Amino acid sequence: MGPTASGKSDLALALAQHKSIEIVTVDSAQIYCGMDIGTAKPTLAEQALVPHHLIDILDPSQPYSAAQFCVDALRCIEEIQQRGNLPVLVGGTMLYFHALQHGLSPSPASDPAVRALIEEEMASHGLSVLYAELQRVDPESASRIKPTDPQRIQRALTVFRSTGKTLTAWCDEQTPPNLPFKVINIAIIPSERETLHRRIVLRFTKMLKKGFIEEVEQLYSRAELHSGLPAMRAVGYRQVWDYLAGNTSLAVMQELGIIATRQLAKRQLTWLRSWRDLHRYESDDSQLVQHILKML
RNA sequence: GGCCAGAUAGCUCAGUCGGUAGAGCAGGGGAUUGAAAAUCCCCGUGUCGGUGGUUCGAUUCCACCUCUGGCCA
Repeated sequence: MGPTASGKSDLALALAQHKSIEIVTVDSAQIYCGMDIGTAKPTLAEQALVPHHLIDILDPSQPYSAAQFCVDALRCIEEIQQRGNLPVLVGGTMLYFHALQHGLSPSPASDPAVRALIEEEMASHGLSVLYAELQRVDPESASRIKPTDPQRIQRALTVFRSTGKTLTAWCDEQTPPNLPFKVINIAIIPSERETLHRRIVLRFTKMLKKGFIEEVEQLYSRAELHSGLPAMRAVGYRQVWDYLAGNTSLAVMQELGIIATRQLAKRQLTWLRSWRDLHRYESDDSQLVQHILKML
């Protein structure tokens, strides 16, 4: 685990030199086909070197979820172990790592029709009306969720309206997952924020040189894709999309893309700061591979 | 060279009818249960360009200076 641009993928590849591993990617953006440059997806050459899983499993028009990730990841891990290899989970989507180890409530996936209706109500009546409804039907969730958080209010209401049971009740039914394997949590955490920021600027600039804008143009030209999709809200993609739509200049887009990446890294670090049983390493630790090998 | 408009937080700017100032963005911290690269919450002392003058008191009014735009020669 680690923030964006901290060198996770390189470390995994280095590990593969010493041990027979397969990589399970834990990344909510690299699951999408056609989103390669902007997600810093491992190259085909790198993927040929070490088997990678959960990359390119979905079209950008499709939604994905932490719950689906858990199902997919557990299947991959089992298959890798059957082949006698070591599964190495690599990525920066912390909710996915968390859900895999701590579980999720058994509440069902959102019914798209119910969700669409709620979104419509948000647009026409405003958030506060829906928050008031949540306070009425599920006061516990309401006290946990901020009245200004449209995404969580919408999810909690969707669950209640489509199942007749509150999200709180669903969460009470949650049981910790019984994982049939031991998990070692390892994170790369750069102590110097400045260094990470510099790496982010370099990386985003390099992406543009590699044809990131052209990559987004391909997506932009597809009529069924729009800026509201989870895939198109990904860091970088959102900013280039805005640029292609004529809302920003090239220079402003570049700056906004870098800013969004920095903010993503900050949120990833917030998850890791309070992560339990975590082995933390500096990104430039040359002994890192040896340390990890000793733990396995 | 003359005239005009600016100079206030890292950036873009607001404001103080004279009582030492506040938004957005950036940045930092936090939350995170089927959209998570998402969504949301909290955090604002800075020679108010410089030097004088008026005043009990000047970032605010006045003068000069410096710099930056624009217009005229």
